[in-house]
Amino acid sequence: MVRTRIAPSPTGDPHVGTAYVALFNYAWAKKNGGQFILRIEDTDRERSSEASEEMIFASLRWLGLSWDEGPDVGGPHAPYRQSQRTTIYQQHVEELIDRGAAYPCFCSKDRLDALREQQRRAKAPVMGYDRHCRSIPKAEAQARRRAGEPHVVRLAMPTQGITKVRDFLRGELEFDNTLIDDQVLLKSDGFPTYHLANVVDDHLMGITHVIRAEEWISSLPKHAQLYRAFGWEEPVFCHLPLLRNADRSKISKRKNPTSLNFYRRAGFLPEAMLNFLALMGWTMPDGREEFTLDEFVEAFTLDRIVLGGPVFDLTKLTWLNGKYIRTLGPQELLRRLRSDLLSDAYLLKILPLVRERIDKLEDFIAYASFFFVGEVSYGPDVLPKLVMKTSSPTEAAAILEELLEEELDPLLDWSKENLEARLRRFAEARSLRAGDFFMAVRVAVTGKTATPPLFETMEVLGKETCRRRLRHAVAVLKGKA
RNA sequence: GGCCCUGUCGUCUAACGGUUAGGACACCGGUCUUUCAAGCCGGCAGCAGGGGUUCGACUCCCCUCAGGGCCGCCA
Repeated sequence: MVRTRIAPSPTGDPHVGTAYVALFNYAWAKKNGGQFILRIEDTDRERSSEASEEMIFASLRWLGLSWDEGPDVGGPHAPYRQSQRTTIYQQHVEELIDRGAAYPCFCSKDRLDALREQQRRAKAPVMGYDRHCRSIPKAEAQARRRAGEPHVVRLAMPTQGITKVRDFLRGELEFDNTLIDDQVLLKSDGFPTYHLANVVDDHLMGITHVIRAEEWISSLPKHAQLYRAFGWEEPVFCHLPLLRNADRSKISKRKNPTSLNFYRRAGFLPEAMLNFLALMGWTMPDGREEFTLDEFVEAFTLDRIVLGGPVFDLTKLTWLNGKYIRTLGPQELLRRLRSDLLSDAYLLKILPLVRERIDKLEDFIAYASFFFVGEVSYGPDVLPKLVMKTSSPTEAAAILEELLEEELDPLLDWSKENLEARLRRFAEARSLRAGDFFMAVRVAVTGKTATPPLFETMEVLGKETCRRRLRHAVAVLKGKA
């Protein structure tokens, strides 16, 4: 029985990379008549949020990648949310300690920071924990734990030899054990790190194929050692290439739209999105480039995955999406438009803001057009407002860019209250004239100087549209668009 | 810096030792058309470099180079 999983961390907007990995996992499970599981890896208490988790569910559902077991649908291995499984991890950690495969570490954050800094300055070839606490006698260590001394638990890596692990696509990989440090398994807050939780859950949930992104290869030996320490059979590991920006770095939101919400709002069809993602590092045996999810599943094999990191090319996605749109009849197209961009829910949010400002129904289209288009243009009449009185175009660009990255990108609850609080905080911190600054944001986000109230407008436009237009405004100000 | 992964047109890729190195996007031309698209036809463009192995290398091996990832009590 084949069982695969997607294990996203709910720490931000739903990521296109998650959809990519989910697609391949889904396909492999379905191809083999197995199960595809959704597990939420919310062990980072600082960054995880319910809002993010909900967006992940919504995005995967939008794409049509349905899961057989998960936090919302349950299953035989519930719970599927790691924050609800802490006692399981703690028990397993005790087992490792008993076996001598893990040990408590009492080193402070300060000590570790200093150590890292020292290694960095000395350009030490081997970075990482110096195993300071590994030599503490077990009895003493346990006594200190019982006394309540803050600590983490680390994996006791073999101090010599090599770890061999097989990657389905790359063959046998070898890692020098002396170069791998003792990974933290259990944090001082009692939560597991990814490494522990991932291995324990994959085993307990009967995952047969771990299909994940290439960025995990470097921690593969740690995972392999964990399986071996527990005496568990290892799953098949298959590392997918990383999606790339045009400059070939790992795909990032500074250089690409990475939020699935962006694609949905922009009107990319889920089937086109999946089709395109399937083309990233995989091809049909017969060379066909246009195919449905079911056809993909039917033809899918892991061995046709290509290892070079594919550049995520919005142009080709757009072309494919156009092909899909052209296959839809007017009725179906209408249904698609009505489901998001022209939904009653969306229109109902816009109308209260626009009602006071129009006198004839036909005025609606002209007045409210910026609620429906993608990017907006900045004519000579509004451009000075975008620049702001006190700054140069370059400075204005920098300000908007900082606003985006510091205040807006991290904001998941896109409400007018939060927006107002963030924008005001930002303006004050930088001593920007409120009127001037808010007008610049207004223009950036709507292309107009006269609009409904800014925060309400931004709330209705939504994060993706605001983000996208702010980005565009920055590019315009920099003379790059 | 160390370790690891990767390397065919600008981009996505086919090729499983023997091909004029094929297709798709983009771009350029043409065609259709009242316009713009779409469609159709055509064109441009690539095996990172150097050594081997072999009768024969894009394909196998080695070195170099280049790109990427990781080096967190983040995943």
